[in-house]
Amino acid sequence: MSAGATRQQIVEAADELFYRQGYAHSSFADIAAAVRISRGNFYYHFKTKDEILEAVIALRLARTREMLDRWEAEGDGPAERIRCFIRILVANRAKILLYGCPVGTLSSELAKLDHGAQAQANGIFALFRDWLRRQFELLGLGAEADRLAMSLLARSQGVATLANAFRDEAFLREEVEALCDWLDACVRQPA
Amino acid sequence: MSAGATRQQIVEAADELFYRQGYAHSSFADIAAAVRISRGNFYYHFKTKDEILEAVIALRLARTREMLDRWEAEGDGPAERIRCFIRILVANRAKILLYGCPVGTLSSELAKLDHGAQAQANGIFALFRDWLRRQFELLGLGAEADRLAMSLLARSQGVATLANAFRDEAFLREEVEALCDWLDACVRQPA
DNA sequence: GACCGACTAGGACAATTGTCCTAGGAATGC
DNA sequence: GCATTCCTAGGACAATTGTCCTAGTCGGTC
Repeated sequence: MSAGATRQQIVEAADELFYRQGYAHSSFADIAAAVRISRGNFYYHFKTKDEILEAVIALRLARTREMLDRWEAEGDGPAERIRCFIRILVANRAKILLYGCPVGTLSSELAKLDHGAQAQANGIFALFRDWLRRQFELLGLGAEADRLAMSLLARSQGVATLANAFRDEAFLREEVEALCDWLDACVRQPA
Repeated sequence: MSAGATRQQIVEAADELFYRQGYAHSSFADIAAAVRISRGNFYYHFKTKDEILEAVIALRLARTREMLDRWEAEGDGPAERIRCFIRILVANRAKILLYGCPVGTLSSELAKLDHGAQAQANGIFALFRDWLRRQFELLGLGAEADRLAMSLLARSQGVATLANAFRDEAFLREEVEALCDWLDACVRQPA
């Protein structure tokens, strides 16, 4: 198998494991078993565990960017695009109920580990924040755009955390509805 | 030293470490060093690491209950009591910026570890939820009380997560203001 | 067919983990 | 002043961790 393919398999397996089990709790052995590769063979592709984390974060950054670009290219207006963001919660509800939000939980974990990759991981949050801010600006809410973006991010995070804790899909759906209503209210009466 | 005192020292040190570093990343050695006790001596007080976790959760449950009872005994109305809850974010801002919300981060971590103590840890969330629901009921919002309680919990969680990720105290304060405004709106116009 | 690079397997390594044992000191009851 | 129970120290234990080395296989190039 080509090195690139194996490397990508490792990163994708690590991505999934870091999400499901957390970074600290996912060992080289776990990832190796998932990719069906000898543990020692890792060292050829990644010299340290931190390198794998960096690759996973880079993958998530790229995928997030791609998703946001796709939404922006689809021709809908900014309000509909923001609704796309809100609906991530519903689209990924099964995993969120089990493992929470991948962005928020990684960020929390790295903060506790005081890990050097915190800034990179928070880059995913920053990506969403900037994208949402731009959408709110397009809605003519320039002065409040960043505040609204952060509020929306925070509420999404909270919904994921609580839905995960209580394993409550109905709550998740209700809050998504409430967020859509909130968005409509924002559009109708620019504060 | 009496066994009770040592035990309590262990639990309190573990409480702090679990908050700052996470459960999985806090070793017996870490806690032992914090209490200045030999590692082996632990086994006399706690047979397993899970037992320490249970004791820590029990401590947090007791302290939370005590806090909620205190607020209820202080003679203010339910709206002011809910504001007390919202202001936890400001009161604990320094630690929240560094380590996030102790309740939410523990819950997320245990969910990822698929740990048996998940239910107990989520009991802290349940405590807040039931208490908030009662306050909203007292405000005459009976039909919506539980939904409002969950929404408020979720928004607090989100604020803690984002404030932690971006180390942004100003954001935390703004959102607390916004939550207080939201509460006022709830009281004024019962949905 | 010889050669060289990319790639892999398997295991060695020290360090750390949670767990557990044993021996001794401190405190209390008689 | 003795005995019993409570508490503690220090280390042994196997298992697991991240890291690293070495010997090899495989595919392609002269």
